[in-house]
Amino acid sequence: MQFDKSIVQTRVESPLGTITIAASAHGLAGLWVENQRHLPPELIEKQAWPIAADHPVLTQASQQLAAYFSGESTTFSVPLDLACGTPFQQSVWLALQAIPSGCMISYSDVSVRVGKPTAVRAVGAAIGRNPISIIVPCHRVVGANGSLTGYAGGLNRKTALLKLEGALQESLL
Amino acid sequence: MQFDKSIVQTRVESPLGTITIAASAHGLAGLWVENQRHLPPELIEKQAWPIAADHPVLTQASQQLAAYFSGESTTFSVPLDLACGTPFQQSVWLALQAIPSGCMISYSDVSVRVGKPTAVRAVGAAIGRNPISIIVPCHRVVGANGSLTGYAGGLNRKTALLKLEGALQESLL
DNA sequence: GGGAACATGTCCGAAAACGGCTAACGCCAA
DNA sequence: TTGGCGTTAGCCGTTTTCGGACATGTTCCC
Repeated sequence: MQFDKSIVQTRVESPLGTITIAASAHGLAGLWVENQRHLPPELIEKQAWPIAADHPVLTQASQQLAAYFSGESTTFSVPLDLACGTPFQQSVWLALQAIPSGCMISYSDVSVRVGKPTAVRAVGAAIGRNPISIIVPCHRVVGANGSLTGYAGGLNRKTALLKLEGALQESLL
Repeated sequence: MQFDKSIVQTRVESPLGTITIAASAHGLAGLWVENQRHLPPELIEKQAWPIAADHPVLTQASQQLAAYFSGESTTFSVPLDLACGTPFQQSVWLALQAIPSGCMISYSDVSVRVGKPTAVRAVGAAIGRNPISIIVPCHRVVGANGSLTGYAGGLNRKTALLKLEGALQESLL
């Protein structure tokens, strides 16, 4: 996980808690919720990235996030920069973006889509390292038997997102 | 390692075992513990150096050693004579005296301090030939990864000294 | 003057451990 | 017989760990 040198960041509030978004010169490079796993060291140790709330990519992203959480919109059009990942990870993250809102597919389905039908476990690991939560919809991937199995931001956030998108019934636990 | 002609010596007891101290006309010239490495041939073969327990430098040194081992004092003020070493060795031994009690630094740190950042290995060799153990605190130099790596007087003595100075926790092995 | 030895540190490759999995089994109860 | 459930053993990219080889400056010995 090697990020570009020229990253800037800012924070926005959301129903899921405070969200940190980061942008490079090429687009949105990161979106992390509070206390999630696999946070980049730049966020944990020192705030190595300067704050730039008025960066065009960041303002665009925060607007689209607000629209998403309010239910006005289900898609994102902000440009993404996924260069921090390995080729394999990038192929997985790309495949995730093809999953429409309101859908759930299994980890093995994703493996098939990236052309490595047997690399199921590796796909799971790559999904776990997704640097742009929510917008790259890793929360739409569940176990083959329908169980949610895991989420870097916590399973409660995963269910919240899926309910918001209508993929899960409100009544279900 | 060429010593002055007019060396006198005596022995003192310590928690680390019997210690031999030697003085020239210019100051304390040597301090060795039992069975340590790199003992000068004058000590090993025959006692080529006369005993002079009442030599002012030797009495001063033994008093300060007693204070050091009892915890009353952490510094030494007895004059030192390091002329037996090469210019490079003397520069290293000088750098060692600048390390305060309770500290540990790495061999590469010492190389930087003597102005030869790449001569790490040579610094290690020079430290190993330190003629005045304890007072010239070669025991405060450890590997870059924190391992103790070596000590002419034996690693157990090195750990004992570091614990006495509070640089190592008692609890740690 | 040449060569070996040294109280190190760095780099690189191989090997093992680690995951947001899953299909296949064996077991047990209706 | 069927269905549910816990266990097991493969699956594979990534990360971490480990060990050996090499570079390095000074001394000492021949």
